[in-house]
Amino acid sequence: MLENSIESVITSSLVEICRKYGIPAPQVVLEIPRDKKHGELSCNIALTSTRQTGMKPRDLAEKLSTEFPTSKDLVDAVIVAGPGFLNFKLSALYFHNLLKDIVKDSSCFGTSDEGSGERWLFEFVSANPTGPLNVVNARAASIGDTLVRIFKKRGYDAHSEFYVNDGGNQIRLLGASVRARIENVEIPEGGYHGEYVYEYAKSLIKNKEYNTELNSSELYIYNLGRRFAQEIQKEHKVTLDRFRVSFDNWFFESKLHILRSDQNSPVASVVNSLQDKDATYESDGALYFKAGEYGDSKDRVLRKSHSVPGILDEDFDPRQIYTYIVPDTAYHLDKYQRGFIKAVDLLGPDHHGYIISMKASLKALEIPDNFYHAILVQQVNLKRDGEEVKMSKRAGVGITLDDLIEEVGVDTARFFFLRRTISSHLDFDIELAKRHSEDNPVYYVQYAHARIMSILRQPGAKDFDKNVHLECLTTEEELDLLKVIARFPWTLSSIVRNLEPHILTVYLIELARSFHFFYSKHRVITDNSELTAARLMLCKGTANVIAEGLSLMGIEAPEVM
RNA sequence: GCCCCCGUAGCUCAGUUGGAUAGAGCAACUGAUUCCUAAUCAGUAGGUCACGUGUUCGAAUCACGUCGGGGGUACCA
Repeated sequence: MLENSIESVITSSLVEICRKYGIPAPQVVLEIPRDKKHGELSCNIALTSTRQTGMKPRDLAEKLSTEFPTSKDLVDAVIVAGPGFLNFKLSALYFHNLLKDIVKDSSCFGTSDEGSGERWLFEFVSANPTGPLNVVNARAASIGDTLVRIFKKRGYDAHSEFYVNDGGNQIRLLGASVRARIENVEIPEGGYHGEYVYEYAKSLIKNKEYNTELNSSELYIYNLGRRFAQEIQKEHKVTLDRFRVSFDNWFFESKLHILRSDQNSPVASVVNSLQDKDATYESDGALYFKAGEYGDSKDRVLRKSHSVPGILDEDFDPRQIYTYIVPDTAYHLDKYQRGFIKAVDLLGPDHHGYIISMKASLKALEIPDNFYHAILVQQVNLKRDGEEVKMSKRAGVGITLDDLIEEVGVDTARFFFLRRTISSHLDFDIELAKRHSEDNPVYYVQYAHARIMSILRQPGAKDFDKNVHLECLTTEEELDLLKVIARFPWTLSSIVRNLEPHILTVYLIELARSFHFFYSKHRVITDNSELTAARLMLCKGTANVIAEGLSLMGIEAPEVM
């Protein structure tokens, strides 16, 4: 079953009627009323279009409602309410058919082709390979991975990518930090103090992989950094696999500096293109990009006036010549040339100045404005029983993603990271998350699933899917549960529209609540075999939606708890 | 200075491109288990949606301003 959403069916009927009254189609939008007394769907078109029609909202609503085609398997009734809302009451048959479909094939429920195969690229985490992944990376990983899964389900050709900054000054500093550890001298300013650097240094000595002859050579130090960075990057992949996040592609920055057949590197050709478009000028020995003309607050340096003194030259590492703007622009140009129509970047909270610069350079290269979409993933305040835990990768004190997985587990961590809107600062209390208690919503949702599985294991639970009379489901609790289930596709669609996966956690908690409530009021397995069959199907449908929803977040749905 | 995010119940937060009587969880208090998992459920209580002005049929939501909290403002990436 490919869901041809009820909303689109209702909307198109409504649009047709509205056309008679001169109301343009895009204005017809359905929403789910907060209060269930107002039906399952509602439309405020009569209120919003008073100007175009010159009619009183109430009068227009009456006309629309009488002209709307009702049917037994879709919309039972259209009711005019309040100042002029159109409330749609969906038929029992609609819900029954829906439930049967869900039980037959759970993975299809919520699947849609609304994305029309659009190619979207989600870039996230993209942590520098200079230290272990931290909690902000973990938050971005949870969000990005979940978005990709949901976008795929909604018919987008969605891809995930990790951008690896495998060069530049930071890599040199990483090498210098390793050397400092081995030589037991002071770690350079801006270097890396973490324990992992020390561990790596020790392993080099142990395996006799450190050359004391060459150790003062800048080239040697740089390569030391590169080698270590490669190790760290592999560790990132291992950690992310543990976190159930896999990337379709790992894009290495170094690739952008390699000469192509036209004897230009992607980086160099970005500079050339900008120069061709007269978007640059020289000043004080540096090459500037006229970012100010493209929306940035000021012009930006593209090519530095000098490389880091006495250290590296362009042949050795081109990143000593160009600022980050050049390779990053080349990278996004590459995304565009690969045929993506949208590049979504999940960035850390310290990157917001960067967004305007990036938009400016892409604009100068005549890439459409809406191609690049940056989302700032706000910071994570890690706590332990209410006390702040400070994070600092470079200082080497702090909690890594590996620590977090170890302590609270993947399911809990992912759920917590997905609970809040992306733009809000997130408090993550490790001790709270560890508690297997009512504080912890992951267990609440998972428990609902396990409970259903337990019911389905009962001896009386066999053959529930034959000759089902879903009309037996008549109590308020049963009908409410059914309606919550039916909202799943709408929930996913809303996540796609808003790029906000937390909506799914809110939904699943509500679904679990509806189930627990139903469960506490009614027995599923009773003497009445028809009723039992209908309730078993309702349970199975609920379990399927919970499992599918959790799986979209990379979280397991346990059979037993 | 400029830019971004946030401000909703004691705490942590939802609030569906502006909609109908602003909602959950935790904490507090009261109650529910002879019966499919009590990791559950029910009830009570808790609000000047930071503040002000504006926009309109209608504002927690939009605009402007003020206050408060956090972050950012590199020839680092």
